[in-house]
Amino acid sequence: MAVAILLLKMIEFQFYFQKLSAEVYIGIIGVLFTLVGIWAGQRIARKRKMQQGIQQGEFKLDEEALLRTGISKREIEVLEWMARGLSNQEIADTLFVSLNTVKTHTASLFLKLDAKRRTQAIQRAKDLRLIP
Amino acid sequence: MAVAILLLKMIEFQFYFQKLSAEVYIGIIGVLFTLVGIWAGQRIARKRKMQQGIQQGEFKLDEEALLRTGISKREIEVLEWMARGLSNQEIADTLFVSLNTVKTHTASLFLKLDAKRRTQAIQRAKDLRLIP
DNA sequence: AGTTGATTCATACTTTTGGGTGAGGGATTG
DNA sequence: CAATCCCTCACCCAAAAGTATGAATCAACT
Repeated sequence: MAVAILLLKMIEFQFYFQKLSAEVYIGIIGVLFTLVGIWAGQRIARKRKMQQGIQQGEFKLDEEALLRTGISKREIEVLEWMARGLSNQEIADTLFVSLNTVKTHTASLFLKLDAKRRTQAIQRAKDLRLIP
Repeated sequence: MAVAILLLKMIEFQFYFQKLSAEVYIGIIGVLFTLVGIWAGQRIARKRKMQQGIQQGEFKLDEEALLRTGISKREIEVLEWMARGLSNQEIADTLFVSLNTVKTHTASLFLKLDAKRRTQAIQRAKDLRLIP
């Protein structure tokens, strides 16, 4: 901006001493400031895009879908491990519960996600943005 | 742009008949064209982003990973249906082969993807960009 | 012509997963 | 305090998935 003003003064100088017409002078100013504006506009847009980019990269759980399906916290935990490829027994070990407990959770999940298999449940959950 | 020039003419009119100083006139022009520039710059940025967005959304198979793992075309097919949540029997029906054939393909996939379960295989395949 | 790899299928067996049901304890809420 | 929901666990049975091995066919490459 400072550079622009400086240039403006120089042009103004020429305006008085070299008798450039007012129209040319105005035109130069217009072009100059338009360019400055374009530059500023792109900077603003880029900054906005960066902020959006971070949000896109991160996963945000869809709370609305959670309530709609009625899936509990524990069930989401099981779902997450399931999606990572763990077996029921492995999930049971990581969550410190019995295999039967994990089975009940998965059965409940299949019901709430309208899935017949764990692979299907994972697919549905991703569509509903319950897991990344 | 046309509107801007029109405004300019109006201001020019006032310049001559209301004796505004040249500095104020120049300032108004500068601000006006800066705003026009910002508007144009953001439009350009938005258009660029849209084009990028389309490319991001599309899936591109990682050929290199395919060769590295040595997974065949048929196996990829099985993998894709598997990831969509189909059972082995359902995959067999859609590909018009027997259940046993699908089992051999899946077994081969687990070996090549270093997975113990289908859920794990799907996860690995997504990481390797073999499936979307 | 022989080798190799992909695809297909089979049989037999084990493990995992899923379905159904019941039930006890804990937290919350009307 | 009764009702409800969540979490926990158990048992049984059926279905699906996974493991191991062998084998036939076919296309491509040497």
